[in-house]
Amino acid sequence: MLTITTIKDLAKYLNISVSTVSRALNNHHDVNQTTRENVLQAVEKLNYRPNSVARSLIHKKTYTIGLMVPDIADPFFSSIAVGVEQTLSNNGYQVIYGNTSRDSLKEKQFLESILDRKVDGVILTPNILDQESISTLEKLEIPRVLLRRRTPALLDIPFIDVDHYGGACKAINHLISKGHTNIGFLGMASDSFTSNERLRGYLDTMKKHQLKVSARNQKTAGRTIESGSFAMEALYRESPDITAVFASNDLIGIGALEWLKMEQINVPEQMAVIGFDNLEMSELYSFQLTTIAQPRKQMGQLAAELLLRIINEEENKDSIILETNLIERKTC
Amino acid sequence: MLTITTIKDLAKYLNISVSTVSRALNNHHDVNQTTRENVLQAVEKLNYRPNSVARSLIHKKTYTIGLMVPDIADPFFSSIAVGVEQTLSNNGYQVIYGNTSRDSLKEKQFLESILDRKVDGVILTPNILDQESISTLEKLEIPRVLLRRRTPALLDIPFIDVDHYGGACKAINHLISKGHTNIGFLGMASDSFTSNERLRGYLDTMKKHQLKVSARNQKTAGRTIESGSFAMEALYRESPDITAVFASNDLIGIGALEWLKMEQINVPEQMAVIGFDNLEMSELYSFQLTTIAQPRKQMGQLAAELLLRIINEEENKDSIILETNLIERKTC
DNA sequence: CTGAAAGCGCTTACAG
DNA sequence: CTGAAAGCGCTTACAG
Repeated sequence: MLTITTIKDLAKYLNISVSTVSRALNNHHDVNQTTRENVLQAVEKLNYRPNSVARSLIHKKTYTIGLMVPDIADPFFSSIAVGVEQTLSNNGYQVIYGNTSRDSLKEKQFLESILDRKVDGVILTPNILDQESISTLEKLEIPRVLLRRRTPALLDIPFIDVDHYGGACKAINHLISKGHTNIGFLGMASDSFTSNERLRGYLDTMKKHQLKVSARNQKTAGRTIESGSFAMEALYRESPDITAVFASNDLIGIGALEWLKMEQINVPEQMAVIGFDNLEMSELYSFQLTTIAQPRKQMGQLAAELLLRIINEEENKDSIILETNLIERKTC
Repeated sequence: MLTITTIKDLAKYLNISVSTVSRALNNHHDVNQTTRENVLQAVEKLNYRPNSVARSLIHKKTYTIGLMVPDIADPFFSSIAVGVEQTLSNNGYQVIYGNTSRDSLKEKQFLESILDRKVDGVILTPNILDQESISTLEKLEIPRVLLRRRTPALLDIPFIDVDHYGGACKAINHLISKGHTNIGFLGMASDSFTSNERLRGYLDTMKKHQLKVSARNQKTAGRTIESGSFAMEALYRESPDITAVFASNDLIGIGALEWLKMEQINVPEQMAVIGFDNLEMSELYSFQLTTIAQPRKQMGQLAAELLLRIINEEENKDSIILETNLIERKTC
C-alpha cells in the first residue's frame, strides 16, 4: 500500500507548495477548486494523514484530556469513565486515563506527566483533598473539573457531584417512614468526604426526628463487599437492638446483606438495609437492595461537558450538584 | 509562582545557548558540571518542564499507547485495563483508552485518531474479526497486540489470550467427574470467538465421554446477567432432564443461578452450574459459583509487557496463551 | 490563488 | 565544553 507521511512529500508529488497543500487540507476558502480536488485525491490515493503531534505543537492544542480515577475496576468509576469517554470522543477529544490506586505519589506523577503532554484539560477524582493535593491542584493552570469531590472553599475549581447529604436524608427518612427508630450506620473510611456527608445526613435526620444516635451504632467498613460484611457483623454484635441500617454505599450494603443471609437474619423483617449508589448488581434477585441512586454515567457526561465549556470559554462554568433518587426494592 | 515554559526563555535567563540547556537537561555527559547545576537550579526555580509534544515530534516517539476495549464498564475489561495501565505507567507510557461499545465505526474512528496522534503502539480487543476489521488491522503499521482474541491465521499479530477450549474441557470434565451425564450449554453470542471456543471444548469433551449432545441442550444468552436468566429458563423448559449446565461466562452463570433461585430449584442438588471467568462477584456468599478462572489483571500486564517488547524490538514477541484454573465452590 | 519564510518547542550533528 | 544551524511536520501571516 502506498503511503506518504509528510505534507512535504505530498507537495512534492503534486508539484505545488506545502502551504497550498496545507490550506487545501484545512478547508481554507482561498484555494483554487481544482487544486483542492487534486490535493484531496492525492491524499486519498497516498493514504496521507496529517501528523497531529505537529499540529498540536503549532495550535497549542492536543485534543486530549486526562482522566484521573482511583480505580477503574471500581464499577462506580468505570461507569463514569464510559460517560466521559463517550462525550469527549464525540467532540473530537481523546482521553488519557490514569489509575491512582488512591496513592498520592501516583496522582502526582500522573498529573505531571499529562501536563508535560499538554493535555487540554483534566477531569480528576483526587483521593483526599489534603493540603498537598490542594496546592498541586492550585498550580494546575489548565481547565479542570473535579469529579465526585467538592471543592474546598479556598479553591475555585468547578466540580460535578451528587448531593450526598440530601441522599442520606432521603434514605433515613425512608427508613423512619417504615417505622424504624433504631437505625445503624455503616460508613466508608472516615477521611472520605463522601462518607462524611452521608454520615451528616444520617445524623441530622435522626436528630430531626428526635431519634437517638450513638457511636456504637456507627461502624466503619472499607471499600469492599467483604468489609461490609465485617462491619455489619460488628454492628450487630454490639447493637443487636437496631432494626435497620443505612450502608453508606451499595458495596457495603451488599456485604451487610451477605452476612445477614449467612446468619439467617431475615431482611427486611429482622433487619432492614438501605444502600447508596445503585450499582448494577444491587438489582439482582439475590439482593434487591433498596438504595439511593446516583446517575453515574451521566456524571461522567456532565463532567466532560463542563470541561468542554471551560476549554471553549463558554458561559456557565458552574459546578453541578445532582439530585439522588430513592429506588425502592426489597430490603426495606 | 514563577513559571517559564520554553527552553529558549530558560536559556535567555541563564545567558547560555539553548543547545547547552538541552544537553544539561538530557544528561549528556559533555556538559560542564557548573553549567549543569545552574541549569538544574533554574529549572527548579522557574518551574520549567520540557514540552513533550515538541520532544515527540523530534524523537518520533510519544510514549503513549492506545487501548481499545468494547466496554470499560464490563468488569472483565476494567480489570484488564488496570493491568495495562499499571505496567505501562511504570514504564513511562500513558494510555489513551477508547470504548467501542462493539461498534465497528467507533473502532475505526478510534484507531484512526490514535494513529494520527502517533501512539507508539496499541492494545486492542476488536469486537469481531470480520474481513473489514482484519484489513484495518493489517494496515496498522505500528506495534500492536491483540487482547483476548486469536489472530486469524492470515494475520501475524501477537495476542494474549486464555485457553478457552482447554478451560471448557476442564469445566465439563469436572461436571462429569461429579456424575453428570446430561449437561447443557449456555453460550454467548454465536459470532463470539471466545464463546465458540468454549462450545468446542464442551462438545469435544462430551463426545470423548460418549455423552449425548443436542441442539436443544444449547442456548444462547447475551452479555448480561439477565440474559443468563432467560437462557437458563429456556434451557430448563426445553430440556428439564439436564442435571448440570456449563455457562460460558460468569455473568451468564450468575443469571442462571438467579433464575434457579427464583424457581426454587436447588443448586447443586437439582441443577449444577459451572461458569467461566471468575469475576469478583462470583465468590460472594449468595452465589459461590464454581468457575474456570482466567487471570484478568495479569492478562493486561502481559499484553502491556509484550507490546513493550515489540516496541523496544526485544526478543520474544510470541503470543501467549494462558492456562485457566478450576475454582471449586458450591454450585457443582 | 500561491509560494517562501518564519515559527511552534525542542534535539542533535557539526564546528569550534 | 559550547553555540549556531538545521530540522521534526506542520500552519500562518506576508508578499506577490
